Amino acid sequence: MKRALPRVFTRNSGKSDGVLMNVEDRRVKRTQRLLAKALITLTLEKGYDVVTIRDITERADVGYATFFRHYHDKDELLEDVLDVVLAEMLELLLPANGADPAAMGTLIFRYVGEHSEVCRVLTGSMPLTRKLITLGTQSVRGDTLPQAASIVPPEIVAHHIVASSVALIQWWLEHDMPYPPERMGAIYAALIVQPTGATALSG
Amino acid sequence: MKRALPRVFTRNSGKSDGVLMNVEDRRVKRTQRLLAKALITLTLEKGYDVVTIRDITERADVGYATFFRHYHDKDELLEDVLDVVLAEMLELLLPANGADPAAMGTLIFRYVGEHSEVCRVLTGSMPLTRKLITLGTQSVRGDTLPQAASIVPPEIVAHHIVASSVALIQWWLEHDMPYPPERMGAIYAALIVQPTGATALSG
Amino acid sequence: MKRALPRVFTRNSGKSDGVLMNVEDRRVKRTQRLLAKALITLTLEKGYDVVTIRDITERADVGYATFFRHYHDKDELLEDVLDVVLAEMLELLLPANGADPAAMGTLIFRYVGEHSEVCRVLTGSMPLTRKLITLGTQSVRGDTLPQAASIVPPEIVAHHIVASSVALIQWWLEHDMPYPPERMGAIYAALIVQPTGATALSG
Amino acid sequence: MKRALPRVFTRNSGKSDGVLMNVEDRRVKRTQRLLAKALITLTLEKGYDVVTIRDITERADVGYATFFRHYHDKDELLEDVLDVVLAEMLELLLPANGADPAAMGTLIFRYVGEHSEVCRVLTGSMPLTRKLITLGTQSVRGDTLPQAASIVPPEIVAHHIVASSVALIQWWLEHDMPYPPERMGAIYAALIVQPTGATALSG
DNA sequence: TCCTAAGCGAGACGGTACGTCTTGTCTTCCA
DNA sequence: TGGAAGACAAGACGTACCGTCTCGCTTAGGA
Repeated sequence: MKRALPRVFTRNSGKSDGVLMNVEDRRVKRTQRLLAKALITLTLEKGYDVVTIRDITERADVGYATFFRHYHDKDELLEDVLDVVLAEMLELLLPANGADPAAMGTLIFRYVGEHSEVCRVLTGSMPLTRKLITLGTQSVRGDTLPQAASIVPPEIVAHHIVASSVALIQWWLEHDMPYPPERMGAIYAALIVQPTGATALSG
Repeated sequence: MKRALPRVFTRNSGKSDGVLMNVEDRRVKRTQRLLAKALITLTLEKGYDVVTIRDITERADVGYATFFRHYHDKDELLEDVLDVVLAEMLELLLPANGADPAAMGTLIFRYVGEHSEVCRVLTGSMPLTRKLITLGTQSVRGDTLPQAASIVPPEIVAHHIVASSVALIQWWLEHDMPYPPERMGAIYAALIVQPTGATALSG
Repeated sequence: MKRALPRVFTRNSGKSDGVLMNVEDRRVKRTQRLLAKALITLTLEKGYDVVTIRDITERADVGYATFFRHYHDKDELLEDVLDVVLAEMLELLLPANGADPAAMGTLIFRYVGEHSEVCRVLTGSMPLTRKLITLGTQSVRGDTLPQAASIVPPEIVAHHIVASSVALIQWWLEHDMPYPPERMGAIYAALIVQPTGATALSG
Repeated sequence: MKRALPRVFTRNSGKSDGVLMNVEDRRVKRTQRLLAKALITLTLEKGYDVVTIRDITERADVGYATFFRHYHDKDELLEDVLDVVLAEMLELLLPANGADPAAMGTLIFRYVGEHSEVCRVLTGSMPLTRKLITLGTQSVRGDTLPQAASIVPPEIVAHHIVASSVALIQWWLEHDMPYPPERMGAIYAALIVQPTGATALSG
């Protein structure tokens, strides 16, 4: 971290969003939500790369300099969004862990479909997709993979599952979600999970 | 296309590179090669995004404005590089078409390993990866896919094969090629091709 | 005047500084003195223009917003300092009015020498020098100037005397006061006062 | 000088303005003239301090960044103007050197009157007035001053002459030039030059 | 032989985004 | 109740890069 002084802490005080926040924390949260929303909207309108920070702040009705109090740059803001999405997704998947792969896949695609705009943006950025895959791979590791002596090393299996899933999601979004989440869940199970013999998340 | 004036044609006169080129064509080729080389080198040094056109032209020992006589922007230059790589790869794979998937995979990974730096750059750009997958998917379509009534639509299978292969290549490059091409070819066959039952290129 | 809200009066209630001030008046005075001192110090360190209001308040150990309760901007604070200096100087000169010009000059330069830092700052600002000359000129007007029919209009004489004196002071300060006040007083008399035939202040 | 690279040389190649300039030099000159003109105009309209660099470039119909290819900041541009004015003035005064002080003064005030707007701006800036006086003082030094043993050191005489002249010019401009240049020349001679016994420029 | 045309180097320029800085307002918290 | 803390809007600053343009040089065919 090279930033020096007047920077609002993104992860403020570890307080949960609910009750124990003072006014300034709430103001900060509000500003960040406005910025995130503006970024998503604008990215869908014009494409991530051509969105200016000035665009974002104007759309969010926030001072230009204020942006830099919260984030170094556009990418950091987008990463913030990714973190939220990932947290939500994990929360969604954990209860169903170990269940039928097709059911898990359905959950995933249902969530993606409900947040298709945000996901479209997130899977359109290379560094974010990288991060997404890295984080995802860590959740698939461990004893959940078949120990059966295979030519394929386990870490490659893990990576393959996650990367293929992301690619499948990208295909689905790019083709305007031509199949319902249930069908995609089945495809996901048949095409990705089942051939590897994987069964559960490790997280 | 909005470009107006004196722009050297990237695809110059359809002439093959060999003999029938006049001097100016050769000069043009030379400049473009210098630019491409500079772009690759610099990208490996600093990362694609932070490489400026001025960087490229200085490294290539070429006038700044000259760049724009050949390409609109950095991306177009990079695309040029991708086209060359793809052409070479296809040339390499076509003779072996229909053979053992593991053998095909070995060829692919051997080529990638021999051009690892360029490939690292190419697979690091989102729009290029997109283009790569799109082009690749077209080569896998057609009657080569199993008609067996499956839950998985053929176009998804095609997309899955290509996208997963690219992801596998990315993993291999990012982890500094820990396995030899032959092993990767086997993995490719076992993890990607065999589960889908695909057998050949369509091109 | 566009200022709207709760602003402490700089000239507070017309009360003399001595006894009849309540506590808050004294607090206000104290804050203003701290601010003035900080401004002078910082100006000598870095130059007037680059001194920030935040600099001043931090040095004065006073809240940032507090500054604006007392002054619109830096210039107004500086003007406040000038007013004090001018009042002191006039107090010093009036008793000696009509006396030998060289003696008057000596008094002036002695005062300047004793407050050289403040004077250095004051004579380094164009608007303040302007104000200084304007105020000074008014004190030299009136019947004190020779009515002898001259090519030089009286108002020019008055302006000349004051402006030249200020310039002489600036020279003295910039050259680190190489001559004692007595010598400067004599120079002042010989170079500025005597040629004009002026004799006294009018105030 | 801390500026690094892409800065057009203000004093370009020592070439006189006339014939030996190539096209680029002429473009540069033109741009600089436009900027100078815009600065003067805007300063007279709104005051030097509140004039923005963007104001200047917009008025001059010049790209914003272009300003910085020529000057570090506003002050440097203004200094450029001062240099031109001083050069012109010296050219004007040198032929008449040694003549009647009143005639010299008339020349000065005639020039100032003809360029009153520029001079108004130049004499309104403290650092420029400083520079003006410093440069002027160097021209008055040397054997032109009376060696007669005086209480007043020669360097003070020189400084006094120049500073007083500048102050006189300021007075004249601020009061909208109420007397013709001839009268001001006479005043200048009577009030400033004659009392010191100075006779000529040294340059 | 000269000439003509294209590729090219050089670099001024308009435009625009960036990230930083300062100012002045406001709101909340605390003594 | 008044001052400290600090988030904020507004907007200038100086830098960096882009893409366009003009100019003048070179170099090879072709007349």
